[in-house]
Amino acid sequence: MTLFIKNTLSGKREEFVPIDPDNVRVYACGPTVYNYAHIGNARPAVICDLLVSVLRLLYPNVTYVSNITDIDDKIIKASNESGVPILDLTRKFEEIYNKDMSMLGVVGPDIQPRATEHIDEMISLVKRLIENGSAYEADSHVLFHVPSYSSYGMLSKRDISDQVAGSRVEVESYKKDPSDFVLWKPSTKDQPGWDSPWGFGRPGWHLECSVMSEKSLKIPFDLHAGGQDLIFPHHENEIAQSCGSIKSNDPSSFSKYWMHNAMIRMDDEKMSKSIGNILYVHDLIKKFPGEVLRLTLLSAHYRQPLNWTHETIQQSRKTLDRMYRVLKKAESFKVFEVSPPDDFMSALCDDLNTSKAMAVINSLVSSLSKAKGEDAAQFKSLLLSSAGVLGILKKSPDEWLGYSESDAADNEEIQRMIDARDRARNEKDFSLADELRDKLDEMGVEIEDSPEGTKWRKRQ
RNA sequence: GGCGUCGUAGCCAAGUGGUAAGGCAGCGGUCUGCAAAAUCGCCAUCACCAGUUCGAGUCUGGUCGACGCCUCCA
Repeated sequence: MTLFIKNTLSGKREEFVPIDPDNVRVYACGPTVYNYAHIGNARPAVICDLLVSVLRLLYPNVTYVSNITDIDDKIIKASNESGVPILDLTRKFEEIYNKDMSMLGVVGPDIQPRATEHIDEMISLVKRLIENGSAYEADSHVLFHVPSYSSYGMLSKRDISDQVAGSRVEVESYKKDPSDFVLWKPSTKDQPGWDSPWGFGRPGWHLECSVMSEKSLKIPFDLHAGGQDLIFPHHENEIAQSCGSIKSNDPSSFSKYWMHNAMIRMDDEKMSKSIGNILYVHDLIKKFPGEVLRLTLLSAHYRQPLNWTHETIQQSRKTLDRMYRVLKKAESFKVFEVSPPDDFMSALCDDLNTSKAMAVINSLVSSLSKAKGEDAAQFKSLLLSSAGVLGILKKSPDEWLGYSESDAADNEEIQRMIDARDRARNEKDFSLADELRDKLDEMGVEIEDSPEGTKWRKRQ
């Protein structure tokens, strides 16, 4: 099956043709670790995770790299404000990030390089750029000279000349061109820094991704992913640096394809500190199962803005509840190894059309619900293998539905009430039975009468 | 001001020229003592206008509206 993706570089939907089919290489910009990851940070991680799992079904080898940016002015600021040493701070949030993402079912990259462990490589990249005339030293800074790279603006589709004119950025006097950007900047004694040919200093933004992608994947690699807000200037500058270092004016000599996910909105508002509507994965995960959050993130196409509301989360929860209920019913059927159905895969291969893929899953769920015997085993297997690609339905139905809640003291009480209700029903004392059901309902216990007896679960 | 994206039912959301997927909610039926669950059925002409075409949600132009980037940002 052929994968098609919308390539930001061309602006078109393109067939994905790997540079080396024996090793597909993907890079995604990882987090700057100075705080908890918010739900917006999780979107690219989940999308990329899905992309990689699709690629793995199509190609024998996939190398997925996503970095940790652990040197940055925001980190310095956070460290100063909290009094926590930089290394402690960055390691702490790196660990939390990885844990939070794994709660969302993210498998994670094969390689997760840290910026601070690639300073030597950064310095040598800067050296190369100076030597070949792409960069220059000025006022203790090293700057990339944008006019030296003629394809600048190709990714973001902007013309720098009219960008700068309307821009509100103050142009530093030492810049040869207003659009030149920093590769290396000086650090004071109390700022983190490294010795370099240009003095004690630290790397500018952008540099780490160029260096770490080249080191771990070699350039050109196949695909670079990230949020839409990174297109400019971050990714544009990465291209300029990396292509500049080999004096190529073809942006695809860095990465052949570029994928960008749209932003998440909070109740139709931009997520921002000033509005105070930032939702951290760390907190969300306490309120909602990871699969609910993951499914919500996958409920809209990755290039569409996703409006994060209580309602959309509840919908995902209901969807999963139904799926697990059907799986519970089909518990006795053996699952065997199957590939996901073609219509499911072709949906995902169509630029990760998760909505369409979910439609296939829904139809498998309803087929399973109605099926008997061998058919049921077949549908169940197809359902679980498809859901596996999306990273959902990984729990046992009992665990999900809460049938096996082991809050012993509570359970005994609930069971006693259910038994009493059953007795009342047998004696046709329906008003007592209903009264008991209402009481249970108030306690957050949902009951279902079935031929096998009365089942109950705690409402989530 | 420049560049880009988007506007599909009450809500979420697919649809890259051939006659509107899927889900949630709602309504009606079956099942149930009643519920719940399950199951069956019903529920849109695609912001607006003008074009291209045998045919347009899908292409072109315009209008209105929403949003993103241009400055740290997934």
